[in-house]
Amino acid sequence: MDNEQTNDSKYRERVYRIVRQIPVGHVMTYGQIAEILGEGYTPRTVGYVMHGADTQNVPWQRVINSQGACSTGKLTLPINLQQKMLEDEGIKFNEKNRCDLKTYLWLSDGFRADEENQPSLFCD
DNA sequence: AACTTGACGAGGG
DNA sequence: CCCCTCGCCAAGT
Repeated sequence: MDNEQTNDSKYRERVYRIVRQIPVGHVMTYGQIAEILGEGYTPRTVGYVMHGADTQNVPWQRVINSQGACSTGKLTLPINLQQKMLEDEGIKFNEKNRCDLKTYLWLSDGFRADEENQPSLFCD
């Protein structure tokens, strides 16, 4: 069997593994996820990975930018689909389409990014 | 192999 | 608070 596919997607899997831990009604930012994963990851690459996310198996809508807004820009998807989905989860957005990260940001106290590489960087 | 493109983010003005 | 610039790094051309 070709496990090359598995190997290639490992980079992305680390991101998805975290995203799947975000509870309904909460969000994480691209930068936050990049910081947790550490070397090799940046907010931009996390965004790139999320762009290719399997929308069926990953709660992609729960990853937003550091301003508390949806960065979906010009996707093939409707511009406000992400925000709408989050509103359905109970998240409130203001007139500038931004939500309060103080309220909704998930601090990921107990997540496991990778069993062999446990991050030591938590928000105390 | 070189250059461009992003679902980003911090910092300066 | 808004706008611009630059750094970041995987992927696509």
